[in-house]
Amino acid sequence: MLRLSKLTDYAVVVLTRLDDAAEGGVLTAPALAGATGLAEPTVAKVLKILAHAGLVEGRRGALGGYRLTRPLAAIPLIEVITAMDGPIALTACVDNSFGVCESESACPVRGRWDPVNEAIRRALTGISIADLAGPPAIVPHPEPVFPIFAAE
Amino acid sequence: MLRLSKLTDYAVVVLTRLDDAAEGGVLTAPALAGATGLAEPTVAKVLKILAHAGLVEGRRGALGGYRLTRPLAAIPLIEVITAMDGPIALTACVDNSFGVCESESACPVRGRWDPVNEAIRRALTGISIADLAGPPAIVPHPEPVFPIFAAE
DNA sequence: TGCAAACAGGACCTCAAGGGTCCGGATTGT
DNA sequence: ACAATCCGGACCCTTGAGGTCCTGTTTGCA
Repeated sequence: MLRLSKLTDYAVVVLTRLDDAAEGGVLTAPALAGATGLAEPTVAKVLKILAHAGLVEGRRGALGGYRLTRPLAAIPLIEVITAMDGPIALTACVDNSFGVCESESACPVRGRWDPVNEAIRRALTGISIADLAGPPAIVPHPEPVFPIFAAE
Repeated sequence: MLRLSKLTDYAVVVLTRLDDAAEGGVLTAPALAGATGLAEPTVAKVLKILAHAGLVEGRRGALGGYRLTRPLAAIPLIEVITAMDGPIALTACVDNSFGVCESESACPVRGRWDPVNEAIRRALTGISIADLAGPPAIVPHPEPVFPIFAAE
């Protein structure tokens, strides 16, 4: 269904909440769980992944918590998706680090998905988390408009 | 991983093969299976779905088979993806026909994914199957690849 | 007319990966 | 010393993709 994981969805929610309340300060995982309505262990998991990707910073100890390392506007959506779901790769054939494909000799689209991935990657790079959580304005389309063939 | 299903990948391969060999004629599912190297039941399944979507036409009987209803250049990639994987929807919250969301009141990105879906949809509409299978760039057999890293 | 080839439409089973939880360890302020 | 908090895993469990197979129905040919 060309969907991304729920964790990614949660990540956006958590990041947004983190931006709302943390003016230079920190928020604990339990506090974020309460603010978002998500389960505490799940929020903790999301935060750990985000911290590993460098999008948030964790501080341990009694007065610990998490804070954003950058403003939301400086975080492109693709970074969150990559952090949570791994790199964009529509098919298994796209990565170069693989050598086995039974249909390799007969496959006419070998390596052909790359431009597609690139197109999606580009579209996702132009959208920041701030755009998703932002003011009730229309999110702009930084993407060059393609000739529409058949909308659905 | 923001991936689409293997069936979609197979569909592109099958459509391409169908275009190669069928000059107004038809190809049987077993023949396509042989030409693509895929398993026969799988190819049959793909063809049935494509036929249901109107991308190919099946003819029954002794001299039956499948043929394209349109040239590959007239089939945008998104149509194949939609046929195989269902409509583009990054998260469950995007469709309007939804009523249950525990975090609804606290969710700051409610309905915010739509522009993202739209951006991807637009990027995918501009690419046709012919672009994927296209003749120009010869699909290279680049560097022999070794599974050094058990990719993630 | 009977048989074989091929599509049509399901039902069914298997299995990997996401989704979620929990635990022990390390760190830091009071 | 103690409590709060992050850190890094291990662990189970459900879901849905992936794949196979079976039973019609249609069509051409001997």
